[in-house]
Amino acid sequence: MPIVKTTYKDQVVDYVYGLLLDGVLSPGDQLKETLLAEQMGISRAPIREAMKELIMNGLVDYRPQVGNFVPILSPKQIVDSYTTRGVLEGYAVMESCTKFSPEEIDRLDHFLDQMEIYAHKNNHKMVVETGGEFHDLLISKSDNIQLLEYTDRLSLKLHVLFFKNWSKLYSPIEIGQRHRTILESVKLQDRPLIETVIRQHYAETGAKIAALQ
Amino acid sequence: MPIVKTTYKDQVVDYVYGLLLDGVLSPGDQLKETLLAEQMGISRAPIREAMKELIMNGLVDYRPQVGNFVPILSPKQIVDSYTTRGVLEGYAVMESCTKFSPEEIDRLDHFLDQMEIYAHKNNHKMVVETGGEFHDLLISKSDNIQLLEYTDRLSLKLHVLFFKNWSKLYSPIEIGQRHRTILESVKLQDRPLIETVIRQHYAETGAKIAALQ
DNA sequence: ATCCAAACAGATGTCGACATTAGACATTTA
DNA sequence: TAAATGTCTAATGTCGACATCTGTTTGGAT
Repeated sequence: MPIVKTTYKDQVVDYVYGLLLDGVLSPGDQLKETLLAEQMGISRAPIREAMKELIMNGLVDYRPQVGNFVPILSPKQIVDSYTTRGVLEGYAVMESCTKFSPEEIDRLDHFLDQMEIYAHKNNHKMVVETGGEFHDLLISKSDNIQLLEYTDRLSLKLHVLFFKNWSKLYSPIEIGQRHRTILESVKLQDRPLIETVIRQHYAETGAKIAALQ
Repeated sequence: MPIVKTTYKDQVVDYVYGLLLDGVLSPGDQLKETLLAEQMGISRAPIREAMKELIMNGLVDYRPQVGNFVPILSPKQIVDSYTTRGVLEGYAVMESCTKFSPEEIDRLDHFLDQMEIYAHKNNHKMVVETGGEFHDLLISKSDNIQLLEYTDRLSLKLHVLFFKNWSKLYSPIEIGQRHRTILESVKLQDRPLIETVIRQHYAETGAKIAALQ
């Protein structure tokens, strides 16, 4: 029995996440309240609540009096989103780079080992997941709640909207090297370098994903 | 006759803005849907829509099954919010510092002149407003929509929640000098300096406001 | 054939009522 | 007395119906 009680709104949010990740919904598609309500056997009220949450996370575009849509992001907007993520993460890690314990540094190394293994096995899903854990641990030492709120939102947005593209992004060797460059700068506690390499990582990743669109 | 049609939801948002700016609502207060609906002579549905928008802008905290509250920000959270604003604005201006025309530089100078005049007259409202115009023009050259979305949200949040405090922040001379330091770095197009001074400005402002709470 | 306007369909916006739940208060019990 | 339990109230969660608006289609006039 779950400790947290799940409201209809939360179920709708999860349901729409699934539709997005599974590719059932494509950019530009409208999320019709009536249709979703029918599909889930509930009324439109919790659907509307859920839409607002999805809008907040950038996963849905809202056009007044018209409806809710899966965002269509231009290549420029994709680059911008990744760039912004890089600015936020770069600052967060720079500010907290002295707080990692040796064990945590080991874990970060281990994530990259795993990532490379999964990459060689062409297990894209696990590559993305392990990469996510790497970045999560990396920023976890920041105590700036406000900043973390924005990185979380952006992560979710980029993850959900571009999950499919990650499979074609990097070679197994490249994806390892890229992240090891970041980790090295953290080990050195070289604050300017940390910010530089993290920004560069996201700028280049954004550019690559934008090129795939 | 207004060009943009105003829906009840927007009226509610404006109404709550007013309550916050006028100090009718204080941190920790609950925004009761039923009460607001009665006051405005409408039903709860548009109230709920408005709450979601206010939550999105950080002006309302939502506790499931309990209600919506005016946020209580700890001194640390205030500092964090201003810090994050500085990180975002610093990057935005650094990236776009070459795009200002001579006329726009003049306008920026003019805003600071005005700001100092208002400060000497103890016209806090106009000091804040002019300062807002200065920062708005400063970041307006950035074309990173995603980043601007976050700076806008944070501006609004900080403006609405701490408007009152600005009157006790800086002396007329100091507020001018602080902003001129920023403008000078922009005139020099010294990218690292721009990011440094903007971050520092927000860090110090955040610390001061936090100390007032 | 083209343009414009009126009607239509389907979506969101709003309403009032009922269901459910969290928190405060009163009550019981050791 | 104090902790645990029961009750009550007021708030949010949800519902189904109706109002209004948007985009489209259709049909007539040029």
